[in-house]
Amino acid sequence: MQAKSRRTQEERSAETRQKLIQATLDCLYEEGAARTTTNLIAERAGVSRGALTHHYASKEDLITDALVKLLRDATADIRRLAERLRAEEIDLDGFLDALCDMFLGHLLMVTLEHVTEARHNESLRGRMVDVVKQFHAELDAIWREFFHAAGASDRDIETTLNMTLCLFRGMGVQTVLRDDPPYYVRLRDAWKAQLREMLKRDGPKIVQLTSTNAGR
Amino acid sequence: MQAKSRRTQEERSAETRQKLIQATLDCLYEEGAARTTTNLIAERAGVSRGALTHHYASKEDLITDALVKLLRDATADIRRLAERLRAEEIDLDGFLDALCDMFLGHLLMVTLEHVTEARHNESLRGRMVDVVKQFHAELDAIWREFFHAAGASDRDIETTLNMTLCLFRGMGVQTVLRDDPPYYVRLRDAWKAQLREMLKRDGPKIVQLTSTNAGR
DNA sequence: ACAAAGAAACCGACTTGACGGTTTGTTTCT
DNA sequence: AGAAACAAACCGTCAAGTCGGTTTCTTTGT
Repeated sequence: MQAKSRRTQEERSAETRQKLIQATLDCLYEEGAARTTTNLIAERAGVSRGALTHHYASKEDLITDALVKLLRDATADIRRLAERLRAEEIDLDGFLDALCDMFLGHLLMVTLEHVTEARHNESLRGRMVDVVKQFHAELDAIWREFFHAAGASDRDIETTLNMTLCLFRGMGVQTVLRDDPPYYVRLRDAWKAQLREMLKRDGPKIVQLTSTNAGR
Repeated sequence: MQAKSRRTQEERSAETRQKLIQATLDCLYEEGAARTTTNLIAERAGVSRGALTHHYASKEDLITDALVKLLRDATADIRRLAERLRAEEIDLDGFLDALCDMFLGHLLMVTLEHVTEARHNESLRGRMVDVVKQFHAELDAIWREFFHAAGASDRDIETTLNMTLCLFRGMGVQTVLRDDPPYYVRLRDAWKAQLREMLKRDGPKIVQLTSTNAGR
Protein backbone atom coordinates (compact mmCIF):
# COMPACT_ATOMS: atom_id res chain seq x y z
CA MET A 1 0.00 0.00 0.00
CA GLN A 2 2.98 2.23 0.42
CA ALA A 3 3.72 1.84 -3.24
CA LYS A 4 0.36 3.46 -3.77
CA SER A 5 0.41 6.04 -1.01
CA ARG A 6 3.97 7.11 -1.64
CA ARG A 7 3.25 8.82 -4.90
CA THR A 8 3.62 12.47 -5.60
CA GLN A 9 0.52 14.57 -6.21
CA GLU A 10 1.54 14.97 -9.82
CA GLU A 11 1.73 11.22 -10.29
CA ARG A 12 -1.64 10.61 -8.70
CA SER A 13 -3.20 13.28 -10.82
CA ALA A 14 -1.62 12.04 -14.03
CA GLU A 15 -2.64 8.46 -13.40
CA THR A 16 -6.23 9.40 -12.68
CA ARG A 17 -6.44 11.53 -15.80
CA GLN A 18 -4.92 8.74 -17.83
CA LYS A 19 -7.42 6.23 -16.49
CA LEU A 20 -10.29 8.62 -17.17
CA ILE A 21 -9.20 9.23 -20.74
CA GLN A 22 -8.74 5.55 -21.44
CA ALA A 23 -12.11 4.74 -19.88
CA THR A 24 -13.70 7.47 -21.99
CA LEU A 25 -12.29 6.04 -25.22
CA ASP A 26 -13.31 2.52 -24.24
CA CYS A 27 -16.81 3.71 -23.42
CA LEU A 28 -17.16 5.63 -26.64
CA TYR A 29 -16.17 2.61 -28.67
CA GLU A 30 -18.10 -0.03 -26.78
CA GLU A 31 -21.20 1.88 -25.74
CA GLY A 32 -21.37 4.76 -28.18
CA ALA A 33 -21.49 8.47 -27.49
CA ALA A 34 -25.16 8.42 -26.55
CA ARG A 35 -24.60 5.96 -23.70
CA THR A 36 -21.32 7.41 -22.51
CA THR A 37 -22.25 9.10 -19.25
CA THR A 38 -19.86 10.57 -16.71
CA ASN A 39 -21.07 7.97 -14.24
CA LEU A 40 -20.13 5.14 -16.56
CA ILE A 41 -16.76 6.65 -17.35
CA ALA A 42 -15.87 7.11 -13.68
CA GLU A 43 -17.02 3.59 -12.91
CA ARG A 44 -14.95 2.06 -15.70
CA ALA A 45 -11.94 4.14 -14.73
CA GLY A 46 -12.25 2.91 -11.18
CA VAL A 47 -12.45 6.40 -9.72
CA SER A 48 -15.26 8.35 -8.16
CA ARG A 49 -17.34 10.84 -10.04
CA GLY A 50 -15.97 13.45 -7.71
CA ALA A 51 -12.47 12.74 -8.97
CA LEU A 52 -13.69 13.08 -12.53
CA THR A 53 -15.25 16.46 -11.94
CA HIS A 54 -12.16 17.55 -10.07
CA HIS A 55 -9.96 16.98 -13.11
CA TYR A 56 -12.39 18.00 -15.81
CA ALA A 57 -14.64 21.01 -15.50
CA SER A 58 -17.13 19.54 -17.90
CA LYS A 59 -17.94 16.34 -19.70
CA GLU A 60 -17.12 17.99 -22.98
CA ASP A 61 -13.64 18.85 -21.76
CA LEU A 62 -12.97 15.25 -20.92
CA ILE A 63 -14.30 13.95 -24.19
CA THR A 64 -12.43 16.40 -26.38
CA ASP A 65 -9.25 15.63 -24.46
CA ALA A 66 -9.80 11.94 -25.04
CA LEU A 67 -10.43 12.55 -28.71
CA VAL A 68 -7.28 14.62 -29.07
CA LYS A 69 -5.27 11.87 -27.43
CA LEU A 70 -6.76 9.27 -29.75
CA LEU A 71 -5.81 11.25 -32.83
CA ARG A 72 -2.37 12.16 -31.50
CA ASP A 73 -1.66 8.51 -30.83
CA ALA A 74 -2.83 7.65 -34.31
CA THR A 75 -0.51 10.30 -35.71
CA ALA A 76 2.35 8.73 -33.79
CA ASP A 77 1.41 5.34 -35.24
CA ILE A 78 1.59 6.80 -38.71
CA ARG A 79 4.98 8.25 -37.93
CA ARG A 80 6.23 4.83 -36.88
CA LEU A 81 4.85 3.31 -40.04
CA ALA A 82 6.76 5.89 -42.05
CA GLU A 83 9.95 4.82 -40.30
CA ARG A 84 9.35 1.20 -41.15
CA LEU A 85 8.60 2.16 -44.73
CA ARG A 86 11.88 4.04 -44.99
CA ALA A 87 13.75 1.17 -43.41
CA GLU A 88 12.05 -1.09 -45.96
CA GLU A 89 10.68 -3.29 -43.23
CA ILE A 90 7.35 -2.89 -45.01
CA ASP A 91 6.43 -1.94 -48.56
CA LEU A 92 3.58 0.20 -49.86
CA ASP A 93 1.16 -2.70 -49.67
CA GLY A 94 2.00 -3.21 -46.03
CA PHE A 95 1.58 0.48 -45.37
CA LEU A 96 -1.83 0.49 -47.02
CA ASP A 97 -2.89 -2.56 -45.05
CA ALA A 98 -2.00 -0.85 -41.79
CA LEU A 99 -3.74 2.34 -42.84
CA CYS A 100 -6.86 0.46 -43.84
CA ASP A 101 -6.91 -1.35 -40.52
CA MET A 102 -6.87 1.99 -38.73
CA PHE A 103 -9.82 3.21 -40.75
CA LEU A 104 -11.79 0.04 -40.15
CA GLY A 105 -11.17 -0.10 -36.41
CA HIS A 106 -11.51 1.89 -33.20
CA LEU A 107 -9.98 5.04 -34.61
CA LEU A 108 -12.67 5.61 -37.18
CA MET A 109 -15.55 4.46 -35.01
CA VAL A 110 -14.70 6.74 -32.11
CA THR A 111 -14.05 9.63 -34.44
CA LEU A 112 -17.31 8.97 -36.21
CA GLU A 113 -19.22 9.16 -32.96
CA HIS A 114 -18.20 12.79 -32.83
CA VAL A 115 -18.09 13.90 -36.42
CA THR A 116 -21.85 14.22 -36.29
CA GLU A 117 -21.65 16.08 -33.00
CA ALA A 118 -18.92 18.35 -34.37
CA ARG A 119 -21.26 19.45 -37.11
CA HIS A 120 -23.32 21.34 -34.53
CA ASN A 121 -20.66 22.20 -31.99
CA GLU A 122 -18.29 24.95 -33.05
CA SER A 123 -15.68 24.47 -30.34
CA LEU A 124 -15.50 20.72 -30.73
CA ARG A 125 -15.23 21.03 -34.48
CA GLY A 126 -12.43 23.54 -34.13
CA ARG A 127 -10.37 21.24 -31.97
CA MET A 128 -11.07 18.23 -34.16
CA VAL A 129 -10.16 20.08 -37.33
CA ASP A 130 -6.76 21.02 -35.94
CA VAL A 131 -5.77 17.61 -34.76
CA VAL A 132 -7.15 15.86 -37.84
CA LYS A 133 -5.20 18.26 -40.02
CA GLN A 134 -2.03 17.23 -38.24
CA PHE A 135 -2.89 13.60 -38.82
CA HIS A 136 -3.37 14.28 -42.51
CA ALA A 137 -0.20 16.32 -42.72
CA GLU A 138 1.73 13.37 -41.39
CA LEU A 139 0.23 11.09 -44.01
CA ASP A 140 0.82 13.63 -46.71
CA ALA A 141 4.51 13.83 -45.89
CA ILE A 142 4.94 10.08 -46.10
CA TRP A 143 2.93 9.80 -49.27
CA ARG A 144 4.82 12.62 -50.88
CA GLU A 145 8.20 11.20 -49.96
CA PHE A 146 7.30 7.79 -51.24
CA PHE A 147 5.66 8.71 -54.51
CA HIS A 148 7.82 11.67 -55.33
CA ALA A 149 10.78 9.35 -55.54
CA ALA A 150 8.80 7.37 -58.08
CA GLY A 151 8.31 10.44 -60.22
CA ALA A 152 4.63 11.09 -59.67
CA SER A 153 3.28 14.61 -60.08
CA ASP A 154 2.20 16.67 -57.09
CA ARG A 155 -1.36 16.72 -58.32
CA ASP A 156 -1.45 12.95 -58.63
CA ILE A 157 0.14 12.52 -55.24
CA GLU A 158 -2.51 14.62 -53.57
CA THR A 159 -5.33 12.99 -55.46
CA THR A 160 -4.27 9.43 -54.85
CA LEU A 161 -3.74 10.02 -51.15
CA ASN A 162 -7.11 11.63 -50.64
CA MET A 163 -8.87 9.03 -52.73
CA THR A 164 -7.27 6.35 -50.64
CA LEU A 165 -8.33 7.98 -47.40
CA CYS A 166 -11.88 8.64 -48.54
CA LEU A 167 -12.17 5.09 -49.80
CA PHE A 168 -10.97 3.58 -46.54
CA ARG A 169 -13.12 5.95 -44.53
CA GLY A 170 -16.18 5.03 -46.56
CA MET A 171 -15.38 1.36 -46.07
CA GLY A 172 -15.10 1.93 -42.34
CA VAL A 173 -18.51 3.51 -42.17
CA GLN A 174 -19.98 0.63 -44.14
CA THR A 175 -18.66 -1.96 -41.70
CA VAL A 176 -21.36 -0.92 -39.25
CA LEU A 177 -24.13 -2.08 -41.54
CA ARG A 178 -22.28 -4.74 -43.53
CA ASP A 179 -20.29 -7.31 -41.63
CA ASP A 180 -18.39 -9.01 -44.41
CA PRO A 181 -14.59 -9.03 -43.87
CA PRO A 182 -13.72 -10.75 -47.17
CA TYR A 183 -15.58 -8.00 -49.00
CA TYR A 184 -13.40 -5.34 -47.45
CA VAL A 185 -10.27 -7.32 -48.23
CA ARG A 186 -11.38 -7.53 -51.85
CA LEU A 187 -11.96 -3.79 -52.05
CA ARG A 188 -8.68 -2.99 -50.37
CA ASP A 189 -6.70 -5.27 -52.63
CA ALA A 190 -8.47 -4.01 -55.73
CA TRP A 191 -7.57 -0.48 -54.72
CA LYS A 192 -3.95 -1.39 -54.14
CA ALA A 193 -3.83 -2.81 -57.65
CA GLN A 194 -5.57 0.17 -59.12
CA LEU A 195 -3.28 2.57 -57.36
CA ARG A 196 -0.35 0.91 -59.02
CA GLU A 197 -2.08 1.13 -62.33
CA MET A 198 -2.89 4.80 -61.94
CA LEU A 199 0.62 5.77 -61.01
CA LYS A 200 2.32 3.62 -63.57
CA ARG A 201 1.39 6.18 -66.20
CA ASP A 202 3.14 9.07 -64.46
CA GLY A 203 5.67 7.21 -62.41
CA PRO A 204 6.96 4.08 -64.14
CA LYS A 205 9.26 3.30 -61.28
CA ILE A 206 6.40 2.85 -58.90
CA VAL A 207 5.69 -0.66 -60.02
CA GLN A 208 8.90 -2.01 -58.64
CA LEU A 209 8.32 -0.27 -55.36
CA THR A 210 5.09 -2.04 -54.77
CA SER A 211 5.75 -5.43 -56.21
CA THR A 212 9.10 -6.22 -54.63
CA ASN A 213 7.83 -7.84 -51.50
CA ALA A 214 4.12 -8.09 -52.09
CA GLY A 215 4.15 -11.42 -53.84
CA ARG A 216 3.36 -13.76 -51.09
CA MET B 1 -62.83 26.25 -43.31
CA GLN B 2 -64.66 23.20 -44.60
CA ALA B 3 -61.59 22.09 -46.42
CA LYS B 4 -59.93 21.62 -43.06
CA SER B 5 -62.76 20.33 -40.94
CA ARG B 6 -64.19 18.03 -43.54
CA ARG B 7 -61.30 15.64 -43.76
CA THR B 8 -61.55 11.94 -43.19
CA GLN B 9 -59.79 10.39 -40.21
CA GLU B 10 -57.41 8.68 -42.55
CA GLU B 11 -56.46 11.97 -44.13
CA ARG B 12 -55.91 13.72 -40.82
CA SER B 13 -53.83 10.85 -39.56
CA ALA B 14 -51.74 10.67 -42.71
CA GLU B 15 -51.07 14.38 -42.75
CA THR B 16 -49.99 14.47 -39.12
CA ARG B 17 -47.69 11.51 -39.58
CA GLN B 18 -46.25 13.09 -42.69
CA LYS B 19 -45.59 16.36 -40.88
CA LEU B 20 -43.98 14.52 -37.99
CA ILE B 21 -41.69 12.50 -40.23
CA GLN B 22 -40.65 15.56 -42.20
CA ALA B 23 -40.02 17.52 -39.01
CA THR B 24 -37.97 14.63 -37.67
CA LEU B 25 -35.75 14.55 -40.75
CA ASP B 26 -35.34 18.32 -40.71
CA CYS B 27 -34.44 18.23 -37.04
CA LEU B 28 -31.95 15.44 -37.49
CA TYR B 29 -30.19 17.30 -40.26
CA GLU B 30 -30.24 20.76 -38.75
CA GLU B 31 -29.87 20.00 -35.06
CA GLY B 32 -28.33 16.55 -34.99
CA ALA B 33 -29.55 13.41 -33.32
CA ALA B 34 -28.40 14.53 -29.88
CA ARG B 35 -30.59 17.64 -29.95
CA THR B 36 -33.57 16.04 -31.63
CA THR B 37 -36.15 15.77 -28.83
CA THR B 38 -39.76 14.79 -29.20
CA ASN B 39 -40.70 18.25 -27.98
CA LEU B 40 -38.73 19.89 -30.75
CA ILE B 41 -40.11 17.56 -33.38
CA ALA B 42 -43.70 18.21 -32.36
CA GLU B 43 -43.08 21.93 -32.27
CA ARG B 44 -41.52 21.98 -35.74
CA ALA B 45 -44.27 19.78 -37.12
CA GLY B 46 -46.87 22.17 -35.71
CA VAL B 47 -48.66 19.45 -33.78
CA SER B 48 -48.96 18.78 -30.08
CA ARG B 49 -46.78 16.34 -28.25
CA GLY B 50 -49.93 14.40 -27.51
CA ALA B 51 -50.50 13.89 -31.21
CA LEU B 52 -46.97 12.66 -31.58
CA THR B 53 -47.30 10.10 -28.84
CA HIS B 54 -50.64 9.03 -30.22
CA HIS B 55 -49.13 8.11 -33.56
CA TYR B 56 -45.80 6.78 -32.36
CA ALA B 57 -45.47 4.62 -29.30
CA SER B 58 -41.87 5.64 -28.82
CA LYS B 59 -39.35 8.13 -30.10
CA GLU B 60 -37.38 5.31 -31.65
CA ASP B 61 -40.41 4.24 -33.67
CA LEU B 62 -40.75 7.71 -35.10
CA ILE B 63 -37.08 8.04 -35.91
CA THR B 64 -36.74 4.67 -37.57
CA ASP B 65 -39.85 5.39 -39.61
CA ALA B 66 -38.35 8.70 -40.70
CA LEU B 67 -35.10 7.01 -41.60
CA VAL B 68 -36.86 4.36 -43.63
CA LYS B 69 -38.73 7.05 -45.53
CA LEU B 70 -35.51 8.93 -46.22
CA LEU B 71 -33.85 5.87 -47.68
CA ARG B 72 -36.92 4.80 -49.63
CA ASP B 73 -37.12 8.25 -51.19
CA ALA B 74 -33.45 8.07 -52.05
CA THR B 75 -34.04 4.69 -53.66
CA ALA B 76 -36.81 6.22 -55.72
CA ASP B 77 -34.44 9.01 -56.78
CA ILE B 78 -31.94 6.45 -57.92
CA ARG B 79 -34.65 4.71 -59.90
CA ARG B 80 -35.49 7.97 -61.67
CA LEU B 81 -31.83 8.52 -62.44
CA ALA B 82 -31.67 5.10 -64.00
CA GLU B 83 -34.55 6.03 -66.26
CA ARG B 84 -32.79 9.17 -67.39
CA LEU B 85 -29.62 7.21 -67.98
CA ARG B 86 -31.48 4.71 -70.16
CA ALA B 87 -33.20 7.53 -72.04
CA GLU B 88 -29.75 9.04 -72.52
CA GLU B 89 -30.85 12.31 -70.97
CA ILE B 90 -27.75 11.98 -68.84
CA ASP B 91 -24.50 10.07 -69.28
CA LEU B 92 -22.36 8.25 -66.75
CA ASP B 93 -20.77 11.51 -65.65
CA GLY B 94 -24.15 13.02 -64.93
CA PHE B 95 -25.18 9.94 -63.03
CA LEU B 96 -22.04 10.06 -60.92
CA ASP B 97 -22.55 13.75 -60.22
CA ALA B 98 -26.03 13.11 -58.93
CA LEU B 99 -24.87 10.16 -56.87
CA CYS B 100 -22.03 12.17 -55.38
CA ASP B 101 -24.41 14.98 -54.47
CA MET B 102 -26.57 12.52 -52.57
CA PHE B 103 -23.59 11.31 -50.59
CA LEU B 104 -22.42 14.80 -49.80
CA GLY B 105 -25.81 16.12 -48.72
CA HIS B 106 -28.70 15.45 -46.36
CA LEU B 107 -28.96 11.78 -47.17
CA LEU B 108 -25.53 10.90 -45.87
CA MET B 109 -25.61 13.28 -42.91
CA VAL B 110 -28.91 12.05 -41.56
CA THR B 111 -27.89 8.45 -42.12
CA LEU B 112 -24.57 9.08 -40.43
CA GLU B 113 -26.31 10.43 -37.35
CA HIS B 114 -27.67 6.94 -36.86
CA VAL B 115 -24.98 4.66 -38.15
CA THR B 116 -23.19 5.14 -34.88
CA GLU B 117 -26.39 4.53 -32.96
CA ALA B 118 -27.14 1.45 -35.04
CA ARG B 119 -23.86 -0.06 -33.93
CA HIS B 120 -25.29 -0.47 -30.43
CA ASN B 121 -28.95 -0.93 -31.22
CA GLU B 122 -29.86 -4.28 -32.67
CA SER B 123 -33.38 -3.44 -33.81
CA LEU B 124 -32.40 -0.15 -35.44
CA ARG B 125 -29.50 -1.81 -37.20
CA GLY B 126 -31.76 -4.55 -38.50
CA ARG B 127 -34.17 -2.09 -40.04
CA MET B 128 -31.40 0.03 -41.48
CA VAL B 129 -29.61 -2.94 -42.98
CA ASP B 130 -32.73 -3.98 -44.83
CA VAL B 131 -33.54 -0.64 -46.34
CA VAL B 132 -29.92 0.17 -47.16
CA LYS B 133 -29.63 -3.18 -48.90
CA GLN B 134 -32.56 -2.24 -51.09
CA PHE B 135 -30.91 1.07 -51.91
CA HIS B 136 -27.74 -0.75 -52.91
CA ALA B 137 -29.63 -3.31 -54.92
CA GLU B 138 -31.13 -0.51 -56.97
CA LEU B 139 -27.72 0.96 -57.64
CA ASP B 140 -26.32 -2.44 -58.43
CA ALA B 141 -28.94 -3.02 -61.10
CA ILE B 142 -28.17 0.24 -62.84
CA TRP B 143 -24.46 -0.23 -62.64
CA ARG B 144 -24.72 -3.75 -63.93
CA GLU B 145 -26.84 -2.70 -66.86
CA PHE B 146 -24.49 0.10 -67.79
CA PHE B 147 -21.17 -1.67 -67.42
CA HIS B 148 -22.29 -5.04 -68.63
CA ALA B 149 -22.70 -3.52 -72.05
CA ALA B 150 -19.02 -2.62 -71.87
CA GLY B 151 -18.12 -6.23 -71.35
CA ALA B 152 -17.01 -5.96 -67.77
CA SER B 153 -16.99 -9.02 -65.58
CA ASP B 154 -19.44 -9.35 -62.70
CA ARG B 155 -16.61 -9.16 -60.25
CA ASP B 156 -15.29 -5.94 -61.76
CA ILE B 157 -18.74 -4.40 -61.87
CA GLU B 158 -19.27 -5.11 -58.21
CA THR B 159 -15.86 -3.78 -57.30
CA THR B 160 -16.12 -0.52 -59.20
CA LEU B 161 -19.57 0.21 -57.82
CA ASN B 162 -18.55 -0.40 -54.25
CA MET B 163 -15.38 1.60 -54.66
CA THR B 164 -17.42 4.47 -56.00
CA LEU B 165 -19.84 4.33 -53.10
CA CYS B 166 -17.17 4.03 -50.45
CA LEU B 167 -15.25 6.89 -52.01
CA PHE B 168 -18.27 9.18 -52.07
CA ARG B 169 -19.27 8.13 -48.59
CA GLY B 170 -15.81 8.87 -47.27
CA MET B 171 -15.89 12.24 -48.99
CA GLY B 172 -19.24 12.99 -47.39
CA VAL B 173 -17.91 12.27 -43.93
CA GLN B 174 -14.94 14.50 -44.58
CA THR B 175 -17.13 17.45 -45.51
CA VAL B 176 -17.95 17.91 -41.83
CA LEU B 177 -14.37 18.72 -40.93
CA ARG B 178 -13.15 20.08 -44.26
CA ASP B 179 -15.22 22.72 -45.96
CA ASP B 180 -13.58 22.91 -49.35
CA PRO B 181 -16.00 22.37 -52.25
CA PRO B 182 -13.38 22.61 -55.02
CA TYR B 183 -11.44 19.83 -53.35
CA TYR B 184 -14.43 17.51 -53.55
CA VAL B 185 -15.04 18.44 -57.15
CA ARG B 186 -11.43 17.57 -57.95
CA LEU B 187 -11.71 14.20 -56.29
CA ARG B 188 -15.01 13.45 -57.95
CA ASP B 189 -13.74 14.40 -61.38
CA ALA B 190 -10.56 12.42 -60.93
CA TRP B 191 -12.65 9.38 -60.12
CA LYS B 192 -14.93 9.93 -63.09
CA ALA B 193 -11.87 10.08 -65.33
CA GLN B 194 -10.65 6.92 -63.73
CA LEU B 195 -13.89 5.09 -64.44
CA ARG B 196 -13.94 6.39 -67.99
CA GLU B 197 -10.40 5.14 -68.45
CA MET B 198 -11.49 1.73 -67.32
CA LEU B 199 -14.37 1.69 -69.74
CA LYS B 200 -12.16 2.60 -72.66
CA ARG B 201 -9.17 0.48 -71.89
CA ASP B 202 -8.80 -2.68 -73.95
CA GLY B 203 -11.86 -1.83 -75.96
CA PRO B 204 -14.91 -3.31 -74.31
CA LYS B 205 -12.88 -5.10 -71.70
CA ILE B 206 -12.52 -3.51 -68.32
CA VAL B 207 -9.19 -4.19 -66.74
CA GLN B 208 -8.68 -6.97 -64.32
CA LEU B 209 -9.12 -4.68 -61.40
CA THR B 210 -9.42 -7.45 -58.95
CA SER B 211 -7.03 -10.03 -60.35
CA THR B 212 -3.84 -8.00 -60.73
CA ASN B 213 -2.88 -8.18 -57.13
CA ALA B 214 -5.53 -10.13 -55.31
CA GLY B 215 -5.25 -13.07 -57.64
CA ARG B 216 -3.59 -15.52 -55.39
C1' DA C 1 -82.35 11.76 -42.52
C1' DC C 2 -80.40 12.18 -38.25
C1' DA C 3 -79.36 11.60 -33.56
C1' DA C 4 -76.90 8.80 -30.48
C1' DA C 5 -73.10 5.77 -29.65
C1' DG C 6 -68.58 4.60 -30.63
C1' DA C 7 -63.89 5.11 -32.38
C1' DA C 8 -60.01 7.63 -33.58
C1' DA C 9 -57.34 11.87 -33.41
C1' DC C 10 -55.69 15.21 -30.49
C1' DC C 11 -54.28 17.84 -26.34
C1' DG C 12 -51.56 19.12 -22.29
C1' DA C 13 -50.55 18.29 -17.42
C1' DC C 14 -48.11 15.06 -14.70
C1' DT C 15 -44.69 11.29 -13.38
C1' DT C 16 -40.41 9.27 -13.38
C1' DG C 17 -35.79 8.67 -14.05
C1' DA C 18 -31.32 10.01 -15.37
C1' DC C 19 -27.74 13.10 -16.22
C1' DG C 20 -24.37 16.86 -15.48
C1' DG C 21 -22.80 19.95 -12.30
C1' DT C 22 -22.36 21.81 -7.43
C1' DT C 23 -21.32 21.55 -2.70
C1' DT C 24 -19.64 19.70 1.33
C1' DG C 25 -16.74 16.51 3.67
C1' DT C 26 -12.48 13.34 3.91
C1' DT C 27 -7.87 11.65 2.78
C1' DT C 28 -3.21 12.19 1.01
C1' DC C 29 0.69 14.65 -0.11
C1' DT C 30 3.98 18.87 0.64
C1' DA D 1 -0.91 23.64 8.35
C1' DG D 2 -2.43 24.03 4.01
C1' DA D 3 -3.28 22.53 -0.64
C1' DA D 4 -4.50 19.22 -3.79
C1' DA D 5 -6.76 14.77 -4.71
C1' DC D 6 -10.59 12.26 -3.91
C1' DA D 7 -15.33 10.94 -2.38
C1' DA D 8 -20.27 11.21 -1.91
C1' DA D 9 -24.55 13.40 -1.09
C1' DC D 10 -27.32 16.76 -3.25
C1' DC D 11 -29.78 19.77 -6.74
C1' DG D 12 -31.76 21.66 -11.02
C1' DT D 13 -32.91 20.44 -15.54
C1' DC D 14 -34.89 18.05 -19.03
C1' DA D 15 -36.52 14.41 -21.83
C1' DA D 16 -39.60 10.39 -22.64
C1' DG D 17 -43.55 8.29 -21.56
C1' DT D 18 -48.37 8.04 -19.23
C1' DC D 19 -53.01 9.36 -18.72
C1' DG D 20 -57.44 11.54 -18.22
C1' DG D 21 -60.09 14.54 -20.85
C1' DT D 22 -61.73 16.96 -25.41
C1' DT D 23 -62.68 17.31 -30.28
C1' DT D 24 -63.59 15.37 -34.72
C1' DC D 25 -65.09 11.90 -37.61
C1' DT D 26 -67.77 7.30 -38.46
C1' DT D 27 -71.22 3.93 -37.71
C1' DT D 28 -75.64 2.45 -36.39
C1' DG D 29 -80.41 2.35 -34.91
C1' DT D 30 -84.69 4.35 -35.83
